[in-house]
Amino acid sequence: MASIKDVAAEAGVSVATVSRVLNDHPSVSADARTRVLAAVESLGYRPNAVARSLRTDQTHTLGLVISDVMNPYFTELARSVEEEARALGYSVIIGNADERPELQDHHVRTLLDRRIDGLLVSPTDGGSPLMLDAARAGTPMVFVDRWIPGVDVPVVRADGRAAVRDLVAHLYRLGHRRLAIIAGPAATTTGQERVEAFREALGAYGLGLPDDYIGQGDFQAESGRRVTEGFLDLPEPPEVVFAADNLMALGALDAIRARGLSVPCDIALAAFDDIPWFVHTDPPITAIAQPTGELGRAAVRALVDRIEGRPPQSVTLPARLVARRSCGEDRDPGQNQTPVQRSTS
Amino acid sequence: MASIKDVAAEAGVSVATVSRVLNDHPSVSADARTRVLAAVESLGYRPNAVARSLRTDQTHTLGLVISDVMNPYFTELARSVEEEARALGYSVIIGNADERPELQDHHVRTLLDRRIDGLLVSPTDGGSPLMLDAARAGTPMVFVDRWIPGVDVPVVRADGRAAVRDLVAHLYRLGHRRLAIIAGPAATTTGQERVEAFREALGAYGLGLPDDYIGQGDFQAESGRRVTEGFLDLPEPPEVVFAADNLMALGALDAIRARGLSVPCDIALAAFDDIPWFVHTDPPITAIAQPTGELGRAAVRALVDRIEGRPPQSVTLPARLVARRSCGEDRDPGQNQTPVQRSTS
DNA sequence: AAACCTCATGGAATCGATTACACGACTCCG
DNA sequence: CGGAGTCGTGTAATCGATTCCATGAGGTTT
Repeated sequence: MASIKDVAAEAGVSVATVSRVLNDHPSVSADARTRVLAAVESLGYRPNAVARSLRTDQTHTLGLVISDVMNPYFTELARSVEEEARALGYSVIIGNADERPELQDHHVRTLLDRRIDGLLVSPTDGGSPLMLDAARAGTPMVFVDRWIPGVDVPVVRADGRAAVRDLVAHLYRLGHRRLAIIAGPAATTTGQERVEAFREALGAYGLGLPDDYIGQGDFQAESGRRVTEGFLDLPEPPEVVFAADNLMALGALDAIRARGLSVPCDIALAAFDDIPWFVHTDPPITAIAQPTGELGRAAVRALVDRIEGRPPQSVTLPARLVARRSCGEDRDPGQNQTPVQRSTS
Repeated sequence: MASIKDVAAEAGVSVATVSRVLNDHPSVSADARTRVLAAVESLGYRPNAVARSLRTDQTHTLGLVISDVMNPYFTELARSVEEEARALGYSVIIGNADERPELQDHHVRTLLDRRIDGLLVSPTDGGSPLMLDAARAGTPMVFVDRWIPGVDVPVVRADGRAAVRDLVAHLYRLGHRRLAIIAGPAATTTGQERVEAFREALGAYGLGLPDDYIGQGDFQAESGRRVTEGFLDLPEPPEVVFAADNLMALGALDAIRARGLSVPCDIALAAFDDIPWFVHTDPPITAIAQPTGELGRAAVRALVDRIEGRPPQSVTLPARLVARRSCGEDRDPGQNQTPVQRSTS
């Protein structure tokens, strides 16, 4: 592969001049510029990003460490992150932590070794020393979706409290009184918050959230199935199961189906995180939709602000309820019953 | 950030010795080794991968250029690729081409600029000069899922012919005679092959595939919707719609639902590419399942073989039919009716 | 005891870029 | 006409690693 020296030789100038042309530095003669560009063309020269990075100490690369790529929510997040980053001149390296702290650490470590310019993280757990050290050491970092309390890192996330209140109101209106939740890992902020918001919303209607009705999941389908089976085995099973993410809702649906029960007649189901498939499940599933694309873009903007020396800002966007049929028919005309089809293109 | 010089100074040795310890070169005294490791520890030193790559001309990174990350099939492929690569000591940079040739080119270009060790591509189109040049110039490359004919690059893919024959047999047995297909882009091998296999299988039953029954899609949900609407507007609409990928099937389901028609009573639906959600749609969708994880792993192995100087091998694995209810009830007991739930974890 | 290995180590070149600095050729202006 | 400024260019240092080569210490063989 041709290097800058080859180009310099071919054009009959020094490497410095070639470099100047390539980085369009002002003081280069038109003549030299033409000859260099011709040489670049004829040799098919492309600058070596590795060498450039070593010298400039910039890789123009962002790291994105995500909890679980197979979760459509995160897939969409990753997509929007890559898009915005590309628009701003950055590439993205995605690391899939698969909800495993040690994998998360592995990715953070390799990304730092590669000297990425900044890190976007959706932490799987309370935060490894590695990550906290990196943040303290000055690595530009932004938390997205989930975050770690007590660390001075901007957070870009959705606030689901209002939407959860809307959901509980919706369920209450439909006559449901015994509501259960499949929670996410307590080590994640989203895991905690969704339970908290749910409990709070129930409280407003004088309803409690007994321990039996809080199942511990891990944001994976299998845990949704397991927890739901536990609910169904209870002497007094809940009338509604609210899954704290879409994969656990899928698992719950499996478990309910396996018992020969039907949604929403026998039991109602709702989920946090809306995805295109929820429109087509049997029945369509009521969900709380996050502005996923906007979150990804805002996170990148915050990170790039930080990298380029501008003050980064935390961002919190509202989530909203999308009512479908999985909780029963809603006769209140004010409620949004039209399935909201989000683009998958 | 500490460099190898700092470590050398701290340990009281030369940088050469530090490098030897880090790459466990045999001739280093136990004493020096201890001192170096202590210095590494105390400084929190991590080797700069950028500098290392510049010197060794190896990045231990693979590029994966994928047609569409939002398609669950490719998401799963990406995941298995990353897993296998990690096991072999490589990182993966994913580029999402979004079925757009110019984006694909963008990613190939940046990946080559970054001097990745090898490239895994699922080409969006017939192949840009850029990619073909890179292959000819000796960049280790492997095609996965889709490929470009006439290029000397190993191909790892699934062969759906037998499964398509099984599907047509299944449909024929259920009494369907007017079968239509939503094809993928003609520029992709999978787009062409699936139509060909379908036509061939129909031929075996004395059925034809009229032009009216071939809709041109682009592997995106929206095109599935559009094409299906066209089918439904025909004077004699088909009895079955076979979508060449899962997203177009989703679009087809939308279109059918929008007309107030029901699957499978009014029209049957089948898809290429099985995904976990197909078990839960209304009705569950009959699909042709690819051994996605195995494909990803095989592709990485082939690429790494090529990179490390071993002869790479093309791999073709069989796909298989997973019959569900979207084509009607099958009374043949030999047919697999159990929904196959693939793990989403 | 001389010759010869082996081993641990350091010095310095190298990878391919960027960029500070020096320098010569011009132009401009008093 | 001469000093100052501008412009285009080249030389060489630099980034952080790896690795070839030289060197000297110590041990073995004859």
